[in-house]
Amino acid sequence: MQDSPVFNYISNLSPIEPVKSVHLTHTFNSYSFSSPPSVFTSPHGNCHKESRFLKRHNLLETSKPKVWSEDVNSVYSSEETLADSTQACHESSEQQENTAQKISIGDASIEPCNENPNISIELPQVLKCNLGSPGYEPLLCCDEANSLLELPGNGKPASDVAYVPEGSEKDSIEGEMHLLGLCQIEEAKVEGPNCGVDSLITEVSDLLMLSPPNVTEAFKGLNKQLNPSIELGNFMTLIPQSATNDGQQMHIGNAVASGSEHEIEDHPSESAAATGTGQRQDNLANVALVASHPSENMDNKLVYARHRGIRRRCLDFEMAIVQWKNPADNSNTNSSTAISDEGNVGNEKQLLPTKHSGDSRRCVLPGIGLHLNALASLKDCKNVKIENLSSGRQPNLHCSPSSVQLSASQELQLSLVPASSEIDLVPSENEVQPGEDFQQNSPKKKRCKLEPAGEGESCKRCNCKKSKCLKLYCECFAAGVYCIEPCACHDCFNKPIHVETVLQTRQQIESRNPLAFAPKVIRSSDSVSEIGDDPNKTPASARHKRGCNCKKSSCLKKYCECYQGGVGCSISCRCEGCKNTYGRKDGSVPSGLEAEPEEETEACEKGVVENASLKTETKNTEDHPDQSLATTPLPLSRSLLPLSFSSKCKPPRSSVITISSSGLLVGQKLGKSNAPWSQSQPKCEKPLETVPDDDSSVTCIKTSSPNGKRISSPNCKVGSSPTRRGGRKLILQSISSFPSLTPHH
DNA sequence: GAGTTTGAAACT
DNA sequence: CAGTTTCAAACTC
Repeated sequence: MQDSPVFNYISNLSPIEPVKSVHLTHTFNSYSFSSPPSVFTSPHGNCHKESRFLKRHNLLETSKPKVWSEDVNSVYSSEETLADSTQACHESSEQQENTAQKISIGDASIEPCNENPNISIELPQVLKCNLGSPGYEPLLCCDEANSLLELPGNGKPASDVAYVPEGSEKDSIEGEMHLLGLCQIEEAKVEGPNCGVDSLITEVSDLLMLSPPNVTEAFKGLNKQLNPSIELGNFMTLIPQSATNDGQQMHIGNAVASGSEHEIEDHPSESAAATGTGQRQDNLANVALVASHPSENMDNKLVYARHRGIRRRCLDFEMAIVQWKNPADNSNTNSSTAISDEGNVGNEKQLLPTKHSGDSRRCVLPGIGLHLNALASLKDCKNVKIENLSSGRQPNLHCSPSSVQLSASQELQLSLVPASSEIDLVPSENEVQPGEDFQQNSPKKKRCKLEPAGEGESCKRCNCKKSKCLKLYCECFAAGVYCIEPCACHDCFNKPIHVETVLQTRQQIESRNPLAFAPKVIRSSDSVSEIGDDPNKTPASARHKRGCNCKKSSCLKKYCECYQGGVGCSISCRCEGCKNTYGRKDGSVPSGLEAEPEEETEACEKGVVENASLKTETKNTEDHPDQSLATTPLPLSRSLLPLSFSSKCKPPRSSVITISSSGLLVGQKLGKSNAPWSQSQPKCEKPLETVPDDDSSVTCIKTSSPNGKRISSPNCKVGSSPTRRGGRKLILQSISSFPSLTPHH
């Protein structure tokens, strides 16, 4: 190859590139996590991760299908292509469009041939790391988190910016699209304008790089002045243009190409217009915004930037609510009012793209980062109003609350959700806005019991008195989320302002028990395969990570973590007098399964998250639950925390998720298992694995334990949850298979 | 809402 | 690793 003219040409290219590479590297490094699981290292993991992202996109899209114009097709197609390529990893319900462009995931070398080959390699890894661990790695994350927090109004740290010199042929040269996804979640303390509440901001940045469809074109571009350098503020990703300069650019998320960033931010309206040009709602949505640059001709250029640039923030529930309350305003105004924006996140507002993007953002950004609590809230809200939603007005660009705040893992799950479901998610105007509920909730309210149905649980907040919310006693902390206003905790340190403390503590706990933040209930991917489409089946492998130790509750109360998680007890349990309705330790299935709470079945928020994370992680976990640990600490929690969300991302593993269209995709706290009984959450959990389409189907979900015991899920109750009703069952395979440690190539 | 029960988490 | 203590959720009244 060295002898080839092309190579020479590239080699002769300006030295500029190293800089770029440096930036990129730097950026990625920032994302790197202190102790990524071995899994993360594997290239396969990338694939999975990417797939996740893709799905996220899908989710977003689904959530906001209408926003996108057809113009975006190229981009969209690109992603789809990616999705396709990644499909090995997971199945997506997405439609696949014809795409001229070829996208390779995972292999990408971000930089052109000239550049350090290492980069290409590194990026994928980075992705892995980042993506891999939704949870946060305190150490690694800290920096970013801090930086993020500190971000000026621009919110784009120079360090983060990936700079690509103009005319860098390399980019153009790349014939493949490289998709890199970085997810970072940060928390920021934000006060909602209305709420004045600390909000958790989760930032997920994904970096996607797309290269021109084919090298040939790229070369053309080389001769020409290829794309101008693209600067991505924090997040920017460069995308080489096609041979023609006029290629259209697509901006996804925050990414700005060719300095368009400012334009977008500064002129949201423009971007909005651009988006208005027509974009497909398809998979890209997720992030956000895919906006064609209005000013530019849209041809080949694709700019896919999602890096830090795209910040997704998990706003506190309240924040979300605020937006919810004013969805119309937002939509109408076209303001990109991301939740954060509205939330008065001064710094981050900037990040918000144009309306278009803004819209997407709204949907996307909020969705991306999810504060577990927020999720819970959202869940609750959603759950509460889910029905309403279904009846509700059409999906606007506005993100439904659910869409709004999603953790990465959640996103993944969301992505799974069919577009149709989106509609459901969209709150109706008439609907009671969940936000209201939350807002109404006084911080003091420990728990949202707004909804008797059990959705109140989704609102769970901690009530810690002595632990300072820095121990696993604290549900918030255990879930990897910051405490928020609704919490009734005292002397709480589990707040963004104490991020360092939180991270340190977390790290400490993890050092003691790597699985401490891992989901307590593990469902193996295998189970998925077992289940297949049969809603009645639940993964046999589903079980509590460590097993319970109940003495007096007979595993029939939520004291029992197994029961709480909606799973049967297993041999690993040391319980006495086990009568777990989901499955007894001895493997017998209690006849009383029916007793299960009604609401369980509904949503699966929790379950979703968990599942997602688990799924990604777990394949191994089934057989080797402990292993999963290494790979996946808390997906959700991490995502929630400022930390690098990827750190805990579990290595992608094959996983299948079933989601009800009702869509409560939003997962709640990971830490908590999917308890069927838990109204809001529990519903989710089960749904994930087995989401009954109809009540009847739901009625009995059986899970076989590893031991072969069959467990009927609490869901058995029919019709208990409204959410279920409309629920459509989706089985998604987020990840084809557990990534091998060996390099993907 | 206060008090009790429970079992996980933390500690020794 | 076992026993004890601490803790906060779950539960009861």
